Amino acid sequence: MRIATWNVNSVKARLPNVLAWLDKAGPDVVCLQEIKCETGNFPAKDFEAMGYEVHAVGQKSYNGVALLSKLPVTDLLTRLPGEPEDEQARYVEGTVAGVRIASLYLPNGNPVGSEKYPYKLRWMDRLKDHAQSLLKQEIPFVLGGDYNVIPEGRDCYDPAAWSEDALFRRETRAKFREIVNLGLTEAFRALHPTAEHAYSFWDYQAGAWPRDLGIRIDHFLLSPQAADRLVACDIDREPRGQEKASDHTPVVVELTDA
DNA sequence: ATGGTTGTTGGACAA
Repeated sequence: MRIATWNVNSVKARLPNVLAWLDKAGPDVVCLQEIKCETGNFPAKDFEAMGYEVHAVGQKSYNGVALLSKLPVTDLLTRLPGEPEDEQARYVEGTVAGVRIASLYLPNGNPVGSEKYPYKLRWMDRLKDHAQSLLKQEIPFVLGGDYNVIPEGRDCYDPAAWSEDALFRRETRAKFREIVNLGLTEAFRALHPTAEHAYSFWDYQAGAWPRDLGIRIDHFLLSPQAADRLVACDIDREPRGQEKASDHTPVVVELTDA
């Protein structure tokens, strides 16, 4: 089973790019983030025509995630537990062929001095709690998405420039490690322990893409039962270089069939 | 470089 994650920065603006990539790459499951549309406005028919079942969780203007799958999805969860008053559409999770798969959009958290940063940290605590409860089930699960976390200095073109940013500051990285250290496997780094310049996001501004000034913030965290089946995890840079590109590019993880 | 770009939306805000 191949699972892709991609922050598309508006599914409507990106529709031709996304459909073309899916046609070529053909992942079985797709985790989308920043669909930037209400649930009912998600262009489900375009994806259904390609054989995907569509489960979108959106809101007006911002955020929004989706889980697409060529195999049936059961037991859908449409919000991250722990803060029922949180209205932001950032989480969808379902079971595909016995694998629990989430598409998540972790809050950006900038600017750090605002209420956005504590919200990010609370959201990470909720994700940790939820991962812990999933781990107790001893099942294969895959948490894919835009984590808005640069795990290490080598995942960033200029760590010094990012030292106080919400995506990289100490407290953020420590919280991310807390989650991983529950017993999860960060798939890309596990399979590419020495890779550098392996980025998943390049800002639209200041020629970041042509200059390769990127950061790696789109990740897959795997339970032990999923990690035992891990075959590959790769970043496909090609979509980032195309016309009308998202500022993120897709990451694909492959698991052996059960 | 107190800039630069893109998307939603129709003026800021978010990233």
